[in-house]
Amino acid sequence: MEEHKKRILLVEDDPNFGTVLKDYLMMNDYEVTHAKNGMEGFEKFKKDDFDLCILDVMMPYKDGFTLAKEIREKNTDVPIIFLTAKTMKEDVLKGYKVGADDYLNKPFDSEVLLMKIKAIIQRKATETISDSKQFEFKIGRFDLNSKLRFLKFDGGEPVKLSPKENELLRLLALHENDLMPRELALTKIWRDDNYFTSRSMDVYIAKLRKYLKLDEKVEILNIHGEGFRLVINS
Amino acid sequence: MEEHKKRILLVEDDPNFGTVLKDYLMMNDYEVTHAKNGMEGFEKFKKDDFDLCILDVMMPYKDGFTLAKEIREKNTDVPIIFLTAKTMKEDVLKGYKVGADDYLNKPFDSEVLLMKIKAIIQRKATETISDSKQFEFKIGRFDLNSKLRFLKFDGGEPVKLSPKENELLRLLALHENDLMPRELALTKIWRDDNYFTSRSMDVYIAKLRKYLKLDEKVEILNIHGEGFRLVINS
DNA sequence: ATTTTTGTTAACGTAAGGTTAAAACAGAAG
DNA sequence: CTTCTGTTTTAACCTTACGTTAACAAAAAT
Repeated sequence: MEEHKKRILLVEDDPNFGTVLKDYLMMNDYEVTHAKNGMEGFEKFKKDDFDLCILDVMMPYKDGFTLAKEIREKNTDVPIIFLTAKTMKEDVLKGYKVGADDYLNKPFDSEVLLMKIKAIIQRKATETISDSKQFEFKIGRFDLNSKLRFLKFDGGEPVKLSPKENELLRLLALHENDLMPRELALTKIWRDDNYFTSRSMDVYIAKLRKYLKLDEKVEILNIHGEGFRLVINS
Repeated sequence: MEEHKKRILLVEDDPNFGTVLKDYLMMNDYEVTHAKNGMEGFEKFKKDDFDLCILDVMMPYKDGFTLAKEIREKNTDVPIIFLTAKTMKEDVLKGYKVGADDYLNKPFDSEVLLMKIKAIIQRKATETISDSKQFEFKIGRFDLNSKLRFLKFDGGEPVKLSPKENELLRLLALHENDLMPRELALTKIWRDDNYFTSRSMDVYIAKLRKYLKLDEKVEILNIHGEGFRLVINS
């Protein structure tokens, strides 16, 4: 059972603090990429796969939140920890909205940081097994390519899907014949769960049903109050 | 629109602080059960299903960690948040070891607590429940799929069940051939035990009997004043 | 015999979902 | 900066699903 060292992207503009933190993490058996600002952070993020991102909030040019949003567009799963100055409650709240997994007040206790990292990475590890990177699906007579965002019927002309259509259909396909809970789609795709996002999702379900009508064996069933179910009848 | 309000078990011995916190959480649309000490907390935990536990660390008789361990023995999944009196690093680390999802230092900002609760509950919702065994029952010639909420007769067309129908039949099935006490269904499903919920339950028993009529070997018997019994005759 | 509990059906009110269209938004192009 | 285009959200209206309650009948207990 070979394991690779966990990779951490550290984005921190203070060179002293950044270096110290990097060294400390490396001493604790993590592989650390240190970026000095948001721009550089995003570049490095795109180039590599990380198990965790640690972002300073206060940075010139591109702050931690903006960076987090960009990262989230590329990858909805990677855990993010924010580093904020002690008193900034606003930061904390904003961070959670962007989908942070945790935050830490500076200055913080390094042992606590380690524990958090361990806890978060372990948490993700257990989740990730179920929805492993899968981007191509056979749905009855359809082919969904979730990476290129298109849907083909009987190998014919591909139809382009919008980002939301695509994500939603992908989630449904991942749970084929099984319940795909409303909540799951709302938190994973819309990152918020309220009346309007929920209605928005219903609109997308209608759109998907329209696409899928071509194959009468494929349907999206509703389970009242729970979610939806993509079934392929034989 | 939510099927049920999220349920929080709050274990906090300081009556003032506990009550204030409970009220605040209730104002924010959570259902809160407040226990005044570890012992009581564990009793209440066993009686009910909670989406989250908030445990004070410093409590007489049974501290938060001990309680957490007991809770973990019963349930490995339920998220736990600790409240620690000061910035006790020891507590924090110990908390993570027991499987805490987060911790908060008292006094803390209530808005931050709310965000954490939301984030943690959402995170848990993400983890897919794939214990199919617990949700599938064979009842005579019927198959009950309690997760997808349908009932099939002889492998034919599935009939959809409403949430209450489903939960009630599931409870009966769990006690197959045995007494399923009225009170149990009322507290577990209706979460209230009064004249009206009790009549409502009777209505659902009637509905279930109608479904189950297809197999004359299956019946729901009443035990006067006690409850019901799902029997499968051979 | 009378009260209490249960069986059953129907009606009602509310909430959730289906669908379409228009408004709002965002990014690209002019 | 404005216009165009594709995308997403909001609004509106309608249908279906669900749960409670009421009413009355039947059974069981007292």
